[in-house]
Amino acid sequence: MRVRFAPSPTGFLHVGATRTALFNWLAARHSGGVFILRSDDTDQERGSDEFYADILDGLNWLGLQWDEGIEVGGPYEPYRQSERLERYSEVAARLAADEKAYRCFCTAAELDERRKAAQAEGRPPGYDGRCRTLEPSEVAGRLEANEPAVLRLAVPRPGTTTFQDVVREEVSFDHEHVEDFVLLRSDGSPTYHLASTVDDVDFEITHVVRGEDLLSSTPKHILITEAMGAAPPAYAHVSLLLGPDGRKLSKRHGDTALHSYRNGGFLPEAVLNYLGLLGWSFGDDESIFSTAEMVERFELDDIQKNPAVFDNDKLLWMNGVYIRELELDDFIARTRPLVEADLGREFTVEDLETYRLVAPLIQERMKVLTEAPDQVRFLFVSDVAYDDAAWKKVLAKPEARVSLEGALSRLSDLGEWVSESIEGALREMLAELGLNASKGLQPVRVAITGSRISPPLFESLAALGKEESLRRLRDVFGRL
RNA sequence: GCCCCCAUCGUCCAGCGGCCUAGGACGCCGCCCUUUCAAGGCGGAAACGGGGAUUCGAAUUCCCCUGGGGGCACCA
Repeated sequence: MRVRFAPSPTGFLHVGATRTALFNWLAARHSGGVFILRSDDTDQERGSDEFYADILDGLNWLGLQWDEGIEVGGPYEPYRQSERLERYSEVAARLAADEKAYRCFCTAAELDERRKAAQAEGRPPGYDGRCRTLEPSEVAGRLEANEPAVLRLAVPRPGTTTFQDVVREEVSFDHEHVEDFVLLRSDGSPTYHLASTVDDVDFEITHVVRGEDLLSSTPKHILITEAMGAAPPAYAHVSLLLGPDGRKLSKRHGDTALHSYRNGGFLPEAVLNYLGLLGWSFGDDESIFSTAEMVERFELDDIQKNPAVFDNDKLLWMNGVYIRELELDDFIARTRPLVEADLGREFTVEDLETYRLVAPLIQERMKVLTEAPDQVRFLFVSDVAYDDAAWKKVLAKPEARVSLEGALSRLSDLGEWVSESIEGALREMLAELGLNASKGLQPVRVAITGSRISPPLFESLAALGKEESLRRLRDVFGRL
């Protein structure tokens, strides 16, 4: 099995395209085949190096290693269409010579007008084929006179193209609805249909796994392949990813670029797992599974036919699951840079010790890694930012003074500053003052962390250290 | 307008003629745990779009309707 992912560097790597890449990769790995990465960069206008790099970065981040293709090379290089232009011209010339393609001199304006007229009359809007019957001598003459011309495929008429799609089974198109489409533009450059198809033939692709948006272009690709005298590959058209509104997922739905998930604190394993669940399932009612397990079970023909809505909440949940599964050291290694960036400084040895104490606590309560700074900031800054609402709802209450005073006296006398002893001291305080845990402890939490929401209190105090904890309690008490 | 594809809880999947009074996951609701927030545990509400046909029997097969999606470029 030889499959390919052939993005066009005209935009950032999109999650929908990423899922297509994943399915290609899975199919290759499952079958022991070859996964090829090709760059469909015939569009000089919109393509850019930035997009190209973004695509490579994204695939690398996810670990979707390709065996052959751009950057890594291979027996069929080059794998960038912009470097294969001669080959497309060669194929086009050959098709023209074999009379499987012909020159068309119709101008864009003429075509547009006829298309509109056809549509208005309810006829298929495609090219009407009028240049197909031009005399060879006339064609030669107009070419000689440098009249602009495109090359079109002479689609067999009447006719039908039928193929067995791996996910959709039999699909059929009457050629009445397949126009004599353009192979070569008037400047001699190849269209997507030509370039992509020639590459699939040349690279000996066995299975074309791509988005459903290309389903209706497939007869064109099969026709080109046959005109080249080659056998078409198997096609597997994967349904599209939809936004919450049920429309094709696009920029308008917000973060659709893969890199925004990476930057947003998502783990590659979680993204892979989630994407794998969109249109495919592990079976056994399991929704959490490793990439290796996916490879073991993946089959192209198990892919779901209907489009899937991308559910951010479920991805978020899943990412939380993966975060909790991280080894502590790994978790620290991934979140430390985020915290340091937030603080605007690197961790000191003491900072790292402090962070090691709270890391396991925050690890349990995060959905994305980028939440880390907010959760631990109070430990590393000297001027805590007090949340207005928290101050009003907790510290402004009469019992706050009582509880802070009690905590202050109990904690000042504490010898060993660890969470167990701190808890013991504060519980004694609660009993003595007759306060319940909520009333008695929340003021301490707010005084220490600045917020009503924080990691567990006793551990937080332990991590903060005795001196600084007492300083904050005293400071807040003084301000009441 | 024309062509193609699709159709199970709000969402993602399971189901491939009887095991279905339709199962799991996210989300939602309730309870428990609990110093907050999470996490975790337990429970709950929630779907086979409609109509025909085949069959002893249809979520599962066929047809029509409806609905949704995609495509109709000298873009990819």
